[in-house]
Amino acid sequence: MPHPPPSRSRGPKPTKVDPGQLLDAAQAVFAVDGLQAASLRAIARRAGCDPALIYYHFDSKEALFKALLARRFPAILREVERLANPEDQRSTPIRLWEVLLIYHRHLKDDPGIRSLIRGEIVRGAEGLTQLIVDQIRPITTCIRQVFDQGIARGELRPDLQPLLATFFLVRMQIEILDVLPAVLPHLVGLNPDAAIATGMRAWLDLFWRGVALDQSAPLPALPDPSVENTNAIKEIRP
Amino acid sequence: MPHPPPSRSRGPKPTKVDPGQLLDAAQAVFAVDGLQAASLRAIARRAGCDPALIYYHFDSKEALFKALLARRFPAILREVERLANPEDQRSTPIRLWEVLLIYHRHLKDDPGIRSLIRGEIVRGAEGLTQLIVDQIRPITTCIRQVFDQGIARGELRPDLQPLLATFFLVRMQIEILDVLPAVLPHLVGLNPDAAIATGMRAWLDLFWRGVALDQSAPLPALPDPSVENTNAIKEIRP
DNA sequence: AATCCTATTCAACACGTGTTGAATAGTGTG
DNA sequence: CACACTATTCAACACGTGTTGAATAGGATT
Repeated sequence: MPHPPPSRSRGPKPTKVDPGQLLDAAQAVFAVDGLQAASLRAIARRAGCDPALIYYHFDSKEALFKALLARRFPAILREVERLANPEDQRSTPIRLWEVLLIYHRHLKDDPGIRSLIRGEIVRGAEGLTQLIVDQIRPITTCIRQVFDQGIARGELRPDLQPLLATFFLVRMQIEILDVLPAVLPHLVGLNPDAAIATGMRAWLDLFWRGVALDQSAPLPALPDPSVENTNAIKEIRP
Repeated sequence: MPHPPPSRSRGPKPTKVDPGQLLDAAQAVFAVDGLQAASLRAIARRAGCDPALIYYHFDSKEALFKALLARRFPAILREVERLANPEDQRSTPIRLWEVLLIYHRHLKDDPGIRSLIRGEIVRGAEGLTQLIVDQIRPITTCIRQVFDQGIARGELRPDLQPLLATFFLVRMQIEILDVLPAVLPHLVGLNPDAAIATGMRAWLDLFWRGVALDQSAPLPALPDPSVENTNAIKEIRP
């Protein structure tokens, strides 16, 4: 159906939908539908403009998506870089918990980016994958350094494979963000946020026992993950 | 483009594409493209028939997919049920390894089903999700029993949460099947199969240290995952 | 006032999709 | 042979998609 007349089309405003707002709308729609299923018309509808306007600001749907990634990943990288500073003297479990918190903060409210990262990596759509790899690799490299430092400090098993350890830690965190809030509430009486918090704690507990050199050393007290809610998309379905 | 004439359309054969062959073709196409992106025309092309024939055997695309699930999951359940038999006296790590092997055998060559399980669960498409949950829950329940038995036998930490332990074990195995063969070959000199085998071993090693009561007990020798190749789809792209 | 430029919309194209109704080939049965 | 029945194809519909070219509104500049 074309625009119902109540909507005030043909806006009398001089300039009212900048690329930033388009990216916001795109992020919200990609988040729900994924890259392939999300339509430019849906994005435009959400931004309150015509689909053709997207082509004024971006070259294509793919370019729009790339711009989205380029806007999001550097913030994550910056935090992880600070964390990987070798002069950071906090204990390794605390730093690993910090990794989980960073992922939680930045990806919790954006299942679209999570599924896209994943889907495109698995499927191997050439251009996109290369871009994603370019954005992700520096991040995982930093995390890997935390493992290296933990081994050097004698807190982690020396036979640990930092590459795989990074993979296990991060991938399961994404799984926790993705699947636990959808599944756990059906099985036990938890709301989605509590499911994530419980899952994160249980996961680091198990992971830590797996990687620690001194396995009798218990996990220190961990701060609460559910407070900090930056980057949240307010409403998912409009 | 419509059928090029070289293809022998209008076959003189009496009955030559049964529902089973359609399911085979559907599985292969879903495996590459996923539920949403896979087209009935692609499935029909692979099966060597007209798209309309699909509607003679199945009510809709969704019904075709449901039939696919119904054909695949019971086989997994049967194996896992046998594994969860409380009279199985093998050690718990061996049985957990067996869980990984079962998933490896049945899901290794079918990224479509993995991504579908995952995607539909996360997205919450009502009908499909319910069906998937109905098929999956009995499987995870059996695995959970293995954990319960391990705790009762004093091989696992008594404070273990079997539900989350099951989630961690299985989800990471799916991640290993999905992501490692796509990523690891780029980082280290491994072929995809070796990446999976290495990842599985490293994962159980870490997981076992996390869940075991006696953490000094090492992992026993594990059989090789890469030999047994049932249910393999021979060629992915035709 | 005339011109230029940027932001925006409109209408359309070419295509791929799931789906359907009518038609047809081929076999088994009366 | 004629009939019924099953398996199969053909052609089409209605729709949603990414994309584009022409047109236009509105302010800034000359």
